[in-house]
Amino acid sequence: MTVIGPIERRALHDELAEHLRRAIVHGEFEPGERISEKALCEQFGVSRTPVREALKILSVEGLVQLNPNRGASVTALTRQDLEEAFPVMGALEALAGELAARNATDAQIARMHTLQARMVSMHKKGDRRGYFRVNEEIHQLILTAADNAYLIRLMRAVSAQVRRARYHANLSPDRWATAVAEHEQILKAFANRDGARLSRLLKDHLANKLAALLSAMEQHQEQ
Amino acid sequence: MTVIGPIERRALHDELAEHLRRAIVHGEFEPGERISEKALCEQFGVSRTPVREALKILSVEGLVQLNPNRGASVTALTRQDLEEAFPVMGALEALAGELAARNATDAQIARMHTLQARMVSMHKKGDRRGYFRVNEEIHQLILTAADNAYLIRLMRAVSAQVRRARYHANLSPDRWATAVAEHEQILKAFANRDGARLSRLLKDHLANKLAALLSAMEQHQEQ
DNA sequence: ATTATGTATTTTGAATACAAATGAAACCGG
DNA sequence: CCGGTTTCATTTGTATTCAAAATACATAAT
Repeated sequence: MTVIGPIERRALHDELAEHLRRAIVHGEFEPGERISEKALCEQFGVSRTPVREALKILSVEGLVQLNPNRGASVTALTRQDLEEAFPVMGALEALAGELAARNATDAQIARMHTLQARMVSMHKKGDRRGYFRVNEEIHQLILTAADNAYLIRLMRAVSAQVRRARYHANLSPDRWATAVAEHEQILKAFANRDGARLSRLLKDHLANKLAALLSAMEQHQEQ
Repeated sequence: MTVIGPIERRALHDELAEHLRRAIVHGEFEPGERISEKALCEQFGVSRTPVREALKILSVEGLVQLNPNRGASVTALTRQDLEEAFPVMGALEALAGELAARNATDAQIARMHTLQARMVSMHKKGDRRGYFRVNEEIHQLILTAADNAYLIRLMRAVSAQVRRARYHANLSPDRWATAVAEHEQILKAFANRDGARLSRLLKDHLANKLAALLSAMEQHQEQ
């Protein structure tokens, strides 16, 4: 049972931002789609002020684009955007790995073993959604283990873009198997606290993910 | 005479955010200082709506902290904050260097030579402010040469934190000389398009800067 | 028929107004 | 004097209103 704490009263604009963020990441808005303030107001049943504030937040995070006097639109996910975002994410994950190898607790390493096992089982079952969830948990764990609040804050915005891309392109069975294998290596480096190797693996993992995504997008376009 | 182009009309909240950002980076607000919306309104002669939107922006960028129902305050600059932010900046600069070495145009390399010469002259003259300006131009040039819009966008927020720290702690003559020497190496690696080396140099350069800053802060505290 | 121009409608931008929460001072019983 | 409660002023949060800009539409001219 959890200890009693102060009940949290979040600001409206904050909740709105979260809802929208989630919706965009989950592909409930098409990339490039216009966002009407009025529509959001009606959908959420609030006035325009908090909606506008939420849009400003998402704009800084890079999920929406604000055109003066012309409203907001969901940022596009062009090939170039991905090619630019992934190396950045890769550099940050590499740093996270380096720090995590240094700072992780034994409990965190143990948890990583658990997650890896669950990931393999999800792959065996062919449960894509479950796999994604575990995958995110693993990357989250590495970030937590890195124990750098600033890095965590920054990565949240960046990873939103990356997760968004994943929702828009299904990974091939081939790539899926490779990814699981890569994660096996990542786990080992993490358990051995081999920062340099973990760092390299994470960077490469992300680079491979980008390549897979791009080819998936390519195919999707040709349909 | 310049060609006629579209006259740019920026949004009010955007200009406000820029003013505030600059003010915070330049130390015109004490870290931790409360920011009253009303005060800003009066100072800028605008209503609260755009001010609030600007504060939301700066909050995402990490320059101000928003406490629900309790207003905004300039984020503190604790030792821990710096120790967390600098490695992140280091990783991003390293990436920028890697990309810049690959993508820089000859013109950009030429410009780097010019800037380096100017930096040395500023150092000789003992012009701190001028040195800072050139220094920022150099790092900006590397970023531009990297030619990654996503990285540029992200670094703007991060570098604001770092620049802010510099305004709060004067660097020692010793460190200054070392920094200029480091930049000499950076220039060489850049000119030779040696990405791996440039990457390492930039990361180390930032790590050294952090160390210098921390010791400067230490001394300042003891005064 | 097509382009240009003027008008209406819609949408965004900013200011004001109102409601809720916070913090501090006054008050009161012990 | 002290702890607690109760105003009350101040500040933030949200809604509403007013103004400006952009889009859509209709009309007119070539």
